[in-house]
Amino acid sequence: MPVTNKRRPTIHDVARASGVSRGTVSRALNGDPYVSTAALAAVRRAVAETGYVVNRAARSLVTQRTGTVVMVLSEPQEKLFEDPNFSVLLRVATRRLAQRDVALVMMVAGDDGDRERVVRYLRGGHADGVLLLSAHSGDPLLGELEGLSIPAVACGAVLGREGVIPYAAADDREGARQMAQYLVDQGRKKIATITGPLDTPGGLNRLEGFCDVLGRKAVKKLIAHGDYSRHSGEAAMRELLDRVPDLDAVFVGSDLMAAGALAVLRERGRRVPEDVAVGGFDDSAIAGSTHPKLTTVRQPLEQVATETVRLLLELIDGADTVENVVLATELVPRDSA
Amino acid sequence: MPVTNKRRPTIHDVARASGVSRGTVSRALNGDPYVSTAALAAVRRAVAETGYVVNRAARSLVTQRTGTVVMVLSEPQEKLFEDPNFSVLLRVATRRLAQRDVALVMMVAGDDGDRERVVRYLRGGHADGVLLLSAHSGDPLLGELEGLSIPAVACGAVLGREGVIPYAAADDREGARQMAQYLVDQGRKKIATITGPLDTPGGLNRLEGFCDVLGRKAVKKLIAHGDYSRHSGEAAMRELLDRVPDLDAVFVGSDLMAAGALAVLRERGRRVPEDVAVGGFDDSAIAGSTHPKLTTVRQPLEQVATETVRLLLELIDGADTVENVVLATELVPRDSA
DNA sequence: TGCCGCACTGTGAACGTTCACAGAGAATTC
DNA sequence: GAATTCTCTGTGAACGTTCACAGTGCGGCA
Repeated sequence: MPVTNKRRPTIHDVARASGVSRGTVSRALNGDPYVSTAALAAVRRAVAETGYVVNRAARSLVTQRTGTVVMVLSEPQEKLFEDPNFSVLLRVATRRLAQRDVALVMMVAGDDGDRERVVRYLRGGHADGVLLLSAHSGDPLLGELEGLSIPAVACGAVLGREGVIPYAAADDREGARQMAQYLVDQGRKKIATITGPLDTPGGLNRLEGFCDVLGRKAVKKLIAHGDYSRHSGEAAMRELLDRVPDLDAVFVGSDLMAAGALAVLRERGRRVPEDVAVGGFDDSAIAGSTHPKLTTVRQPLEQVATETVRLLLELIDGADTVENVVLATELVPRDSA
Repeated sequence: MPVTNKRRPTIHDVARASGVSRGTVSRALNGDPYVSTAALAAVRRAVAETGYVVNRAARSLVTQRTGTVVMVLSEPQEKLFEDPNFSVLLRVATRRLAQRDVALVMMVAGDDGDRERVVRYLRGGHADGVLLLSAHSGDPLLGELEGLSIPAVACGAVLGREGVIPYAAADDREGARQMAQYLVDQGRKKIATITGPLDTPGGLNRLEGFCDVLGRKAVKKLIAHGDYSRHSGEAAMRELLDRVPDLDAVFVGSDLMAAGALAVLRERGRRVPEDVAVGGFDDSAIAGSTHPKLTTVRQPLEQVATETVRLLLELIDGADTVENVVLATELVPRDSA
């Protein structure tokens, strides 16, 4: 094909080249059944010949559909982008949407300015749906979203809005139970936990699961809080060691925090797993690269992402409601417990 | 709740509400100087009042601009998404583009089907520019891109096309020199290296820098190759230890591979840094969480991303050519060397 | 035979912008 | 005082689609 730098071919050009009308070309391109085989073939040939590609702007002007979905990151972005889970989500979502020829645009909603931009973008009708990542219950974006009546789905439950915003998520609570039980079964007596932020479903539900097994009262003194960052894992571990020097196991709410905890344990001369068993959560890449390798709970993140996208596409396709999806976790024994 | 099916306000509504014409509203909105202060105020008020947001589809239909940039990942996606550098790039690019109200669309070009989708998207004129991530010289996408004559900029040089596709990148070669010199200065005598893939600028240039300091001939036997993955770092380290048991330092082309190398060294009973010094490259998050902490070379990734975006925006704004940007690296001493 | 429905096609009118143009006053120049 | 510029404004015509509508033959059926 000649590399002519001319005007992009339009549907008119295809119509002319194939000897049919605009309308027929449009129908042929959009799979309308009322197109003769002859016309269809002619259009196909003309499209190949001219290198025609539909102009989405023109199309969405009349259809009111954009073929675009926004992924909104409503976390202070540094934290989120550092999260190894995030890249899995992004990767899977990109692929799944691409299969349906839907473009994924990324937006960050860290501060008010960002948020305003997101809302403006959505209000402008530039996207058919929203994929929410790690939204907090208090996030003002959620309210604004509802006012827009645009399909929205969350990856991981949005605490306090479970019935409002559909989601797909791993079964955090059951996963935490698995780990707690595993530690108990190994004969650990003083099992502490480091939680994620309690305004996130992971933070809250993993603590709940932990308490389910060990009893809420029994663990009262054995809880420390982190924010999923490595640093916070270190701080929480120090705090626990100071408070409960004779603990013999700790369930940490994320692998990254667990990596921090491991470092502190080593620094304080505790052997892992001999003196203290450590359990993580996520089974992210880092779990295989700590020393010792981290026993953790695997979240089926790829599935979570796949299901999240599926839910969103269903809503966009006109479904009135969709069922939330909760996926099973799996304990992955390695060396730290 | 009443399903108010309210039409989105258009520029006509704003015109009516402010008592001026479409044209004046458009001018006011786009910063045309020929608008009276009275008209400007009226338009502003009407916009606020109606909640008007410009319809990008309609605008781009006439302007031929989309306000969208595509980030193309031309790596088998698993590998790329695992790369901690990637999230930095993504984060910074998102923010910088958002500041200019440009949307960022993510696309993966792993296989032929993906690539065809990307080209179709671009040929359809759905984006004003392309941000290339980790493109290889042999990538067929590059050729197709040139035929499209759409502004494109790479993050990191594209080997073999340095003069064709503008880029911003860290000074890999000088960074490698810094590390090599650092190891020499510490009295290391047998310094090996594990490279990244030699069809990437990082792989090639870091090896070049290493050779600059130690002499190409002298290190001939001391080179092993990896592919930036942790696993390949382990394999390369094993190979080196088998081949050169008395090596006393190794410069590894990425932190992730260095983490793998550290694990193998421990497994083989070598103490780090006493027996073997280990130097990494990237200063990614993992560098602080290995044991011992990794001495590495910091790439100013945020700046690289910022500059890449700047170059692209300049091209989009009509610049005919732009200068490549090469940014200085910095050695970060920690515990492994 | 006449009528109706079926399969397919072409045409005009949106969709919501921007842009080029023309025109109206006011200000400036000669 | 007329001519000229300068500022500001409104209007019609694109941009490239899809959609609704109005055909046109053609075959089947009463």
